[in-house]
Amino acid sequence: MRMSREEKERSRTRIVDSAARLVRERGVEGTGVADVMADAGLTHGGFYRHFESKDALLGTAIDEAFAQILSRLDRGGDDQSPAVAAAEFTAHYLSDGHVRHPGKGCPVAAIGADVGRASAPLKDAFGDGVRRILDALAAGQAGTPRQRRGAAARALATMAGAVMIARACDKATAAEVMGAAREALIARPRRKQHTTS
Amino acid sequence: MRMSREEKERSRTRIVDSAARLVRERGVEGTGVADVMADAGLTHGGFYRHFESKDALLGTAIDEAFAQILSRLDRGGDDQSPAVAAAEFTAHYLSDGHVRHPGKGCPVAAIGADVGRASAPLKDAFGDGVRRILDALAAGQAGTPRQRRGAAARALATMAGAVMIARACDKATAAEVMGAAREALIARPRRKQHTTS
DNA sequence: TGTACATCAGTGAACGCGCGTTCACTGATGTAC
DNA sequence: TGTACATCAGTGAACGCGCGTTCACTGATGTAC
Repeated sequence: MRMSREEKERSRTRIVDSAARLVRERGVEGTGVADVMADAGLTHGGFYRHFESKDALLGTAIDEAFAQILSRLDRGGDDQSPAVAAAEFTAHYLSDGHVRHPGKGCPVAAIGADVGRASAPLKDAFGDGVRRILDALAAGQAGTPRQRRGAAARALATMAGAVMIARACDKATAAEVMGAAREALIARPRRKQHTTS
Repeated sequence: MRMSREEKERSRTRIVDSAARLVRERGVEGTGVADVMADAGLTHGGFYRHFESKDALLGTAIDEAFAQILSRLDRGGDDQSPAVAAAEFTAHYLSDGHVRHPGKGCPVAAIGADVGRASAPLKDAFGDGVRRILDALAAGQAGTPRQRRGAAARALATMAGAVMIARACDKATAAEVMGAAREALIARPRRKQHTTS
């Protein structure tokens, strides 16, 4: 039953992808090794050929989850300006789809509270991801470097808090909080015809 | 070994207080029935004389946790204006002490992500608490009712997100995010002598 | 008010169950010659 | 290039362990008369 090196690499990729989704859907403690392996189409016994422990897997899964959402922001390098990339990232972050599908969304909103109580390696992976988001978001802000960093940090805190609250509350409260976050962070498109009173 | 009715009531209070602290420190899944009972000075076997299930306890614990932090905001009714109460609440929320002591702090930052994946009763208790915070915070804002609600929702999202991120990251990133939230939400005290350039 | 009995708060052992991890095994892959 | 052997990815059973929950029991409290 030994698989080739490429096939092992593909297995590992599937395991990490499954873990990156499941940890955002079910949390750090709610994600089991057997669940991840089954989701990847494997049995749990082979897990330790790929990772030293559940914690090591989750660290890699957090890296992967941040990489997934950062791919939206880092596209700004070539064909988009950083400001447009940041605006599109913000609009997507505050969309109802993001609230409804944590498994494809931002780890900060999905597992931020979990990581606050987790092991040091998970916090390190999480902190790295947060810093990368702040860097990319800051590049899309206006003002001095200090103002950009501040605006980016404020935006991430507001977005992650709003999405987290929206997922934990009834629909009406969720809509209220998401709407307030959108008003604060999304520049309203100008109306075609507008007469100042 | 039967206890009097008053003593049972005291036991229940201790159980709820322990649960309200532990759930904020360890999360929904990390808080065990036996842990809570031991923390309350009891053995785990007697738990079901007080609550039907772990979930029922956690619902009550969430209510209690919100009541604890709302006592800071509701004091505004008699001797404080709502605006002062909201400002003091905000300053405390964004303090380093709050980041360091989740067990005495806001459930939104501590277990918001957990509740997003929890049972309907826990979401109901959480949603009630969020709504009560928004009501009290809105009373301290300026503007039309709609503007007040918006400012309150934006403030809660930013505060909860910032504290959650600060707990999950390294000190430098934590300080950056907390500082940005303070700048956004805390009116700076005027300097004694200030000459406009 | 006193007495006899029912109730029940709390104890500590036990129950299934699911979890992270280990292990013997299989057989295809990789490698040394 | 071909062959013999070592390696090891994946399987499925098993391991401790901790969890939520149940249970028989104790003895003080509550209650009916």
